[in-house]
Amino acid sequence: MTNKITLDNQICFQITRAHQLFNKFYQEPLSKFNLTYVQYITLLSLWEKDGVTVNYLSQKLGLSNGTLTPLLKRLEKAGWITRTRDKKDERRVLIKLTEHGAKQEEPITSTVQGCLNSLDYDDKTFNNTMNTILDVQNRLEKSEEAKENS
Amino acid sequence: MTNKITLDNQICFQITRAHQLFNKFYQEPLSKFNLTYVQYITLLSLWEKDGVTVNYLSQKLGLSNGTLTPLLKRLEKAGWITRTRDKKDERRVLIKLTEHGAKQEEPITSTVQGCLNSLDYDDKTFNNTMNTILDVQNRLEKSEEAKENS
DNA sequence: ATATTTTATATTGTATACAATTTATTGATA
DNA sequence: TATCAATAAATTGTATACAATATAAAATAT
Repeated sequence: MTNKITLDNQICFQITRAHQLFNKFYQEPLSKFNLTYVQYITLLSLWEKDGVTVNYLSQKLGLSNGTLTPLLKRLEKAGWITRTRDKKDERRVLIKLTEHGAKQEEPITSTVQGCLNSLDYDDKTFNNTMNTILDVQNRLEKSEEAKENS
Repeated sequence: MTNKITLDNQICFQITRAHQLFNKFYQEPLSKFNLTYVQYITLLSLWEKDGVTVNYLSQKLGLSNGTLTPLLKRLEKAGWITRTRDKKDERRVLIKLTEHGAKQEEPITSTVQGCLNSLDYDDKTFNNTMNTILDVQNRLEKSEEAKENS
């Protein structure tokens, strides 16, 4: 890989582009529920495991608490979640789905599933794609670790 | 692909994560030059083709002019580029590298290249990865077109 | 030649996104 | 138990990111 660096031959650039296109892709189905892509991702995590701390979500979603705190406040204001201080440890804020937030899992995920079907992935291609992206992540993480140990 | 939607089995989520890791990955080498990842991507484009309009960059980088205008102003302020109204068409703003901006291509790209080498891609894996990501983009674009024609 | 439409960029408002700092609480230790 | 260290969120400041709107210039139509 000693060729000249150009925009189009950079994996980072193509990943960024795919990221942008996914954002756009989710916009239409999620607009019906007044959700942004990141808000949807946050709800996905809560539908898997509810009553968690901001720190937990931060780890799970790979977002800083500086990003999450205002995002969660917006989700609270819109009635998806509640934010309550943990009585047992007043430093923590527990994020819980409201009844409405929990109930919306089915309609939202089935709407999204409908859109995902239009991407027309067969199982093998889907798995290959996932593995390729996870491999990119692994290389980046390994490189980061190597940096820290030097 | 009729399995339940969870965070980790979503291509979008893994793409987002790879995008975040790339941002982090570029942070250290680019900090020496006081550049962010997006500013670097913008310079990459200008090193390929200089003296372009905001619109051209918007298309090339897949960013809206609402993102680019302030970004370009910051690059101008930091001495990387100049922004001048096109005399032949006063609606246009031409973006040109300064002498300093042009000169920095070599040191910056070679620093970045050094970091990219640490990702340890052989040609075949690199090409497979690129093709997989481009395939994701294609599926998203095709799905978007299908939406518009319905 | 004037009105209309199109084009190019800038601005506004809202939402991420994160580093660095601050505040508050809890845990550890001397 | 008083002090210090560690932890959890919130806040601040800066930088993307885009939709919608505004502004101004150029192209087109009447």
